[in-house]
Amino acid sequence: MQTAFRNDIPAPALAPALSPVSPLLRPERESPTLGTVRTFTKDEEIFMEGDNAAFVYKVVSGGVRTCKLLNDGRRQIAAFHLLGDFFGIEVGQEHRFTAEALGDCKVIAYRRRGLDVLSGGETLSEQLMTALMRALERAQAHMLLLGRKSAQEKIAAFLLDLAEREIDHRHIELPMARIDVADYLGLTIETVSRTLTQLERQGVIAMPAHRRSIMLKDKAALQRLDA
Amino acid sequence: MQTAFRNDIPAPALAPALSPVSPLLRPERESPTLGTVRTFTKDEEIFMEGDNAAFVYKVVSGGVRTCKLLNDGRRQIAAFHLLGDFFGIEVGQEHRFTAEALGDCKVIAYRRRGLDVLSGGETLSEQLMTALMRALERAQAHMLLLGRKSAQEKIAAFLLDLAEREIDHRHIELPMARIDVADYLGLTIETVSRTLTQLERQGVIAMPAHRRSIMLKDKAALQRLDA
DNA sequence: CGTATGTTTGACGCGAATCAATTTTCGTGG
DNA sequence: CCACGAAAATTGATTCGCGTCAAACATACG
Repeated sequence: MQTAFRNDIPAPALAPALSPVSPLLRPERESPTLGTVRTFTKDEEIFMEGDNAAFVYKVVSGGVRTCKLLNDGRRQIAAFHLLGDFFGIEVGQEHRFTAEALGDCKVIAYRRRGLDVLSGGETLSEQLMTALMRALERAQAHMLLLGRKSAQEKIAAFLLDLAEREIDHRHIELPMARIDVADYLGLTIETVSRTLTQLERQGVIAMPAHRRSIMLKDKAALQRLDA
Repeated sequence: MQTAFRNDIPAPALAPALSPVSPLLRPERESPTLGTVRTFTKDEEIFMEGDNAAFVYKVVSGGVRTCKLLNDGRRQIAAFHLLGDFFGIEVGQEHRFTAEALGDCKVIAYRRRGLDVLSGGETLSEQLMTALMRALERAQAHMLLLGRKSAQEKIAAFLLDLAEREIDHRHIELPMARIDVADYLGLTIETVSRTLTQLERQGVIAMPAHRRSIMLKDKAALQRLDA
């Protein structure tokens, strides 16, 4: 299905000096060429999760995989990038996933600039660009959840994520029904319900009678579950 | 985890008339206000997959779910959007997923302009914006695959997707190993291998001895499998 | 109240994972 | 070119997590 960042357009033309380039991602100006070609061999790492995201990449030959890992080694590949595809675009300072060569391959690395402009953009289009990248980060994290996590791990991650958005980080008011939780986590309502009562019996969470709010009694336990 | 398009920034300030707004997504200029508030009740549809993507939305109160459906009703929610989150950003003319209210809620609708500028942008930043949105679309489709499809359906979708990228749309040269396919589709190598030989026995595909290339003998059968 | 809707609980079955073994492919050096 | 060992892919037997089916229970609402 997905080989993201698909893009058949040839290497970008040099923008006229005063063209309205978005401040978010600007080509290197000092360099007469817009990017540097780099070569990799099979399974070689192009960048790792946590690396400084100084470059944006485009595949020239061969293929690349971008993936996320759980601490026990389970892996979810978010996308394959083939000829012409971009990868490594980030909202923040660092890469949120690892990129490795599928086989021998060549990529162009474009230097990024003005990254910090991203936080707190004021125009609608800047906000949208930021929202878009955040959404993509979240989508990648969610793919890891959907593809590689157990029911317990999914629920734990979900609760921790929701709690982050509450004023009191230990108390959740669920704004959605069980069926929505199930369809979000790739489970059934029965499994969602069973897993919640299981966590309740273990004393990790507590739920009042109407079951629409959840108290996180043992956040550390949830974090342990969230592989 | 994921409640995509997270954005705590207040409503965007009106950009100065000549600020370098990206041509991709531009606020309505004719209107003195930047958006229109709309109210929805529980399960009410905000927009549907296929609708014209004339607006971009932001949650003001309550919550929204964006989801994709398979023809038999299986559903995958890509994200929940709560206070301050944007949703409905699209690369093309139409929405790629459905948005519905989780409960009573209010959203601001920002009118979009200059959408067609998207195709064939020439500067690097325009290409990146396009790549970013394409990647998000693909990530959403992949979430549906990971969360709701069977092994056969996953493999079928994967083969059809790869075939699209080949010169001959009926012949695939796999650039990656089985383990990569497995980690992309949320399966094990054993299941990938078994499913491929199963499809081969059914006469849907054919593989030579070295098993690195695949001929699609019955594309229609694959499309039927790809729910 | 009574009906509809949402949630929980239980019994059972199936699809995919796990465990294990074999076969094939491929890289390396004789 | 062939022999060897390592890595990749396939195949089989078995297990198990989660889905399915079904029913009871709770909550919301007219």
